[in-house]
Amino acid sequence: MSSEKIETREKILNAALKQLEAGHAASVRMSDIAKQAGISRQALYLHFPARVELLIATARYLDEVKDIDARLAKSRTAATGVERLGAFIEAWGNYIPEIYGVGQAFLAMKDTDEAAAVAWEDRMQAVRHGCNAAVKALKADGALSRDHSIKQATDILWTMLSVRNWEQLTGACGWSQRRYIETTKLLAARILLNDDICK
Amino acid sequence: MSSEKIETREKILNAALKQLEAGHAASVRMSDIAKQAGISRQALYLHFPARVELLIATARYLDEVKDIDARLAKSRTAATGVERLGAFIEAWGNYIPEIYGVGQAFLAMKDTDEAAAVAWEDRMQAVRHGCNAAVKALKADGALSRDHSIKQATDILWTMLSVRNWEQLTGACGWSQRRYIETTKLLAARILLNDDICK
DNA sequence: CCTTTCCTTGACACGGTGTAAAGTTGACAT
DNA sequence: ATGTCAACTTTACACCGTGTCAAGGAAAGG
Repeated sequence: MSSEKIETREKILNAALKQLEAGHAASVRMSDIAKQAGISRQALYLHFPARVELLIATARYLDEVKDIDARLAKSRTAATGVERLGAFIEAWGNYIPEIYGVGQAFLAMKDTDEAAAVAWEDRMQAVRHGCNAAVKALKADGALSRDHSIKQATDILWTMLSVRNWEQLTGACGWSQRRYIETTKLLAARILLNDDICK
Repeated sequence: MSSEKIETREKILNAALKQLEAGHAASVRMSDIAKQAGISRQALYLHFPARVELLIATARYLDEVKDIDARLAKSRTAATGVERLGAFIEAWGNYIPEIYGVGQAFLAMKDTDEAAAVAWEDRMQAVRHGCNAAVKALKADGALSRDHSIKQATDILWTMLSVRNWEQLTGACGWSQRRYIETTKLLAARILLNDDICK
């Protein structure tokens, strides 16, 4: 039956995960994954039409295994806004190293492969929405005093969460390059020059 | 004489710049650059031993053309620390989009190519030193009140400057992955929870 | 005119992705 | 036990990118 097929599929996904975690993620080859899974390279193409599809499936598989959704849910159900924010930062902070390898691979392909670019943008959407939700929760507690502080705090949280690893995972953030740079410069100046970020 | 050779070399470097700026930087091919320069693909190898060396040379050429050093010097010679900080942020903020394409290419190669990894790390060193210098200048003006605020401000400035574009340019930041994540989480929490970042 | 330098064309090795064809293995039904 | 079907194997190959090699052409300078 198809149960064996599914078993092999999971064997492949686990092999891909192990190879991606082993480092040099962007350069993991189909033959590496096949060897890790103990099957022939051609068999990979019986389960996935192309390398990029295998990687996308691997990312989804990782989400399931690590139960990212459940962890993020905590950041929506905690009692106070401050607790919710803490849970949110914790969840994403732990997510980042787990998904790092897969993200590296997407990043390397996004210029040349449409599917990789789409997968990347999907994840970007998720973190943007997560950021907005966390800041709204904080606002509900009165921890931020004014509306335009909410906007600034969103920008800061977004910036913080999109540095290095997460950014390498997801890449283009939906903003234009110019807008991102201007915002970043403005925030750095405001924080260091003691502007009204702090209520 | 060798003047023609130098001319051709610059023709190649300008062609590489144009192709890198045109987008999809990581996937720019040798044949693309050759076509842009109006010469044969093989001729590129008469001037540069390999693709990665051509890209490294292109990055250096860009530094010269845009006179990055001079712009950064302003951030060291301005009258007050606050002015120096502003000049510093301005210089780096403008540098980022200029060097973006080349950085994308380095990022794509850093896993598989030793030379690309080294070039990347070199630029990382430069921005780290720049950050430290800017914050020292700010401290000299008394704009930051306590020593451990200096440390925090360094972290923030560093974080701000290393988001998205610059980070894609330079990648691994010398810190361990774990350290970077912990710092980022801590900073996000402190800023949003109104800790003592503001003096 | 001959030499040297720079560049050209054409061919090819190598390594990666993805495809195609034919053979093997094992489970399961009759 | 035999036939059948599905999953997987092996071998081969097309395609594309980097990098190398060999032979030849064009122009400058003695």
